[in-house]
Amino acid sequence: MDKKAVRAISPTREEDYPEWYQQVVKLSDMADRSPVRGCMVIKPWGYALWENMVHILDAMFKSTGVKNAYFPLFIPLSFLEKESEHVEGFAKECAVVTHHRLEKGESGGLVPAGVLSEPLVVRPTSETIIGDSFSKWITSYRDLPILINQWANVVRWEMRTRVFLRTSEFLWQEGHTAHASKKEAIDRTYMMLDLYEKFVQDYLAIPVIKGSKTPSERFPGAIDTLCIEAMMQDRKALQVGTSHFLGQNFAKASQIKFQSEDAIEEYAWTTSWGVSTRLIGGIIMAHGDDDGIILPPKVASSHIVLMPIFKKADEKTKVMEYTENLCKELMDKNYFGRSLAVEIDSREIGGTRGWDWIKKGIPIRVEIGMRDIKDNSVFVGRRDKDHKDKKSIRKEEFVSEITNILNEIQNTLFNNALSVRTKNTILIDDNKMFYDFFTPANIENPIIHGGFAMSHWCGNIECESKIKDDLSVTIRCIPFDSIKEKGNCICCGSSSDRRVVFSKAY
RNA sequence: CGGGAAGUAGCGCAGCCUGGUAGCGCGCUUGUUUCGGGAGCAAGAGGCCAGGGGUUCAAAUCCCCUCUUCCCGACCA
Repeated sequence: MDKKAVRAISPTREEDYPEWYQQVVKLSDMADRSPVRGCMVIKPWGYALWENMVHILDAMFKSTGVKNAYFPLFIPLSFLEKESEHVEGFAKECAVVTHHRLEKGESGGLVPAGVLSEPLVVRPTSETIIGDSFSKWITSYRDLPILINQWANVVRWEMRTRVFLRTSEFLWQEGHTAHASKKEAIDRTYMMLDLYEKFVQDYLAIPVIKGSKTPSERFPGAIDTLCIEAMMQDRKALQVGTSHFLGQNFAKASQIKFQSEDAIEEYAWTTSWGVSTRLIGGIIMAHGDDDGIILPPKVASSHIVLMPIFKKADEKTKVMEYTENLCKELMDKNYFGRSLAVEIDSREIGGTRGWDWIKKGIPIRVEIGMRDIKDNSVFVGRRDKDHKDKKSIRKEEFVSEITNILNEIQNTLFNNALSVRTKNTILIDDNKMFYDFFTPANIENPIIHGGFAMSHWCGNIECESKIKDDLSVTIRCIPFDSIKEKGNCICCGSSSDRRVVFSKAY
């Protein structure tokens, strides 16, 4: 590596964003590629981040009355066939288990032997198998609502994969609820979207736009799909959460019926909603800089690394003691529902140590040497500032201020992400301007361009697909707080009364 | 699945055109000197060159096939 390089990641975001992303994942020590196509190994540093998100979300779900449960990985093929739109949407990306036994083959290797009477689909999502359970659990309106969530892995055999953003197997949560009334189900759909918005903005420090999908972007089988969309630093959109109102479609497919107060047999109204490990990709692309990832403090794998500096053995004893005491003091502090997570890195490897932690995105780095002990202070670097911008702070002050410092970093990340989005969101009413906005100056080597175009859309699928065909730009959502005004469709010019978000997307 | 690029040590690469059985930088290990710090010196560990087949006395190198990864599309959380 070039010793004179000031930045830890090569290439920079500006030079080659996709390659920058790959390097950040690798150098942050969050994940490895797996021997299996399209899959990933989530390493402890990445998994800790996911666990923190899981704990927070789990508590948020439960506070709305949701209970956790677990449903099988394998879904009978016949279940998937029950909802016609659902099959169509997922059929192409299903992994299918057809055999249940391996035997020595003629050429020596193991070959599948026992053919299953009915092939099993590895869940791409669990509406159908959970629906089957719901149909057994629910007989009366008194059984409703039923509010279930499961933390699970799912498999979608994607054409093209990208670590965290689109892997063949990923971790997620899927919430599934059944209600006696349409209104209650719709309310739940919006409630969970609001919950996701709060989580992503308040904890991941990523600003989002809430809205509903156009019919062509809907979850297969849903009546309405709501989403939150975030802008990454390459100005592309990332859907970071979805909530679906499924109407009675899945209830009819799975026979989820109940007797109402009026003793009438009715189909239940269901919803489903989820977020996934894709959020980690979102954190990387929303907050990362040319030195690697920056972890939002509220969900960071760890908050602080203490790096003792010593020359001689007697110094080492003193410095280590001071370090360990500081560590205990810090770990006694509470930060958003958990103790501060503190790492002590006493490897004697010079400055490399500091850069390792910068690349891992830890919010706070603390250097502790004899000089600091003498002054009863610590030498503090923040991940949201330049790597050389380090300050000596009195130890007591550091300990008492630490949660404030973390909050400052959290706020900085949100504000920076918000200003990227604000800067690259524009109202466009002219067709040529729209096409120019989404066309890179050099097609051979497209640099970062585009953003969110807030433009009018007449509502016709023809216009939506023409823009998609021409520019690979899609309607990310119809925002709830869409500017209500008369205008003309950016594509065909017919009248429209609201703007939608157009963008390239992951 | 289409169109491009590429697979050689943990990472980044050279060697391939003109076949002779593997090298560099970083990292890693040990020693030593440094010391507010992406260190200096010395010694060392680590690769059936993605896999399979072929041509040849001899293949990382030439030919064929397969797989994988990355980028751009179609599909998606």
